[in-house]
Amino acid sequence: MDERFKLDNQLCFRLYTASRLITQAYHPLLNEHGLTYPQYLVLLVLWEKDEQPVNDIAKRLLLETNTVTPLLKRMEAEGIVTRSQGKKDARQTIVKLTKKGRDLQNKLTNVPETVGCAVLCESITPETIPGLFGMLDDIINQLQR
Amino acid sequence: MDERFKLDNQLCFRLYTASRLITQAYHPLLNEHGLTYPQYLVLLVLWEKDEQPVNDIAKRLLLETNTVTPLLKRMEAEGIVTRSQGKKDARQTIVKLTKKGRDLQNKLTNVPETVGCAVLCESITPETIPGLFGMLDDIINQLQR
DNA sequence: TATATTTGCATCGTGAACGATATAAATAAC
DNA sequence: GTTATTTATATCGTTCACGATGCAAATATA
Repeated sequence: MDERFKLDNQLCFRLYTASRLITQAYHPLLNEHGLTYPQYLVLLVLWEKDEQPVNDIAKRLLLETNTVTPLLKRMEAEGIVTRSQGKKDARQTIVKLTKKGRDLQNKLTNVPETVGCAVLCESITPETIPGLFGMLDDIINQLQR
Repeated sequence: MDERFKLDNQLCFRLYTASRLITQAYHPLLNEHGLTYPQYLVLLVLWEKDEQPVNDIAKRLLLETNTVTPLLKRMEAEGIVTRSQGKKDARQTIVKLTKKGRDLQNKLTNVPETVGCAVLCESITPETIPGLFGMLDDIINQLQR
C-alpha cells in the first residue's frame, strides 16, 4: 500500500474532519437562536465593525460573494441585518446589523467559552493554542498564494 | 470589544478556512479526472480496502450515510464504483471499485505530493507535521465525545 | 413464533461552497 | 464624450453536509 494515499497520512482529511466536528459542536448553541455557523461568522465580522459592504465581509471570511450574498439574504429575512444600496458607490450593498442582530451578542456570550472548553484536551491547552494558531495561519497564508 | 468574539481568536474559523483552502488546492488536480474532494476521500478508503458496506465507509470518514449514499450514487453513475446488495446481510449495500476506479490511483500518483508541497512553509515542514497531526487528532477525538 | 426493537440504508429539505455567468455602476482609455 | 474595462454584486447549477424521517431486514424479546 502506497503510504502517500493512506487516509491517516492526509493533512487535509484531518482539517476537513476537525472543521466539521467543531462546527457540529457550535450547532446546538447557535441553532437555539436560529443561526448557522457561517451566519455566526458574519456576525463576528459585523460585531467588530458594523455597516460593511458585501465585498469586505466576504474578503474578511475569505469567501466569495456568491457564497455570502444568499447567506446575507437569509439573515435579512430573519431580521438580523439590513441590506441597502451604498450611497457613494451604488454598486455596493451595505450590510448593517439590526437591533436583533446586535442583541444576539449578549445572548451568545457563553458560546466561545463553551466551544473552547469542548476542544481542550491533552495537547490542546491555553499554552499550546498559540502554536497551533500559528501553524494554521501559515497554512492559510501559504494557500492564499 | 470582547476578545472572545474576535474572529482572529477563533480556532474554528482557522480550521474552517484552512480546510476550504486546501480542498481548493485539490480541486484542479481532481477535477481533471472528474472527481470531487469527498469522492477522492472515498477512493482513499476503498484503495486501502475494497468491497466495503456503506456504513464502514461512512464511519471511516466520520460522515453520516445520508451524506455518503448520494455521493456513492454519483460515483456509480460515473462508473467508478459498483453498489450491490450484501449477501450475508441484505440490508447492506456493498461498494466495490471498478477497473476505472482502481486505475484512478495511478492517474493521481502526483496528487498527494503536489498538495503536500503547496502547504509547506515556515512552520509546516516534515519535522513539524507530526506535531500538527497529533493536535488535530486530539481535537477530533475530543469532539467525537 | 408473534411482536418489538435495532440496524443499514435511502429519501427529503435546507443551507452552505463554489465555478460559471450576468448585470449594472464606476473608472479608464481613447 | 464615447467606448472599453474593471468592479461589486447577484443568479444559476451542482455537490456536499446534515437533521429528520421512512422502510425493510435482522435481531431481541415476550
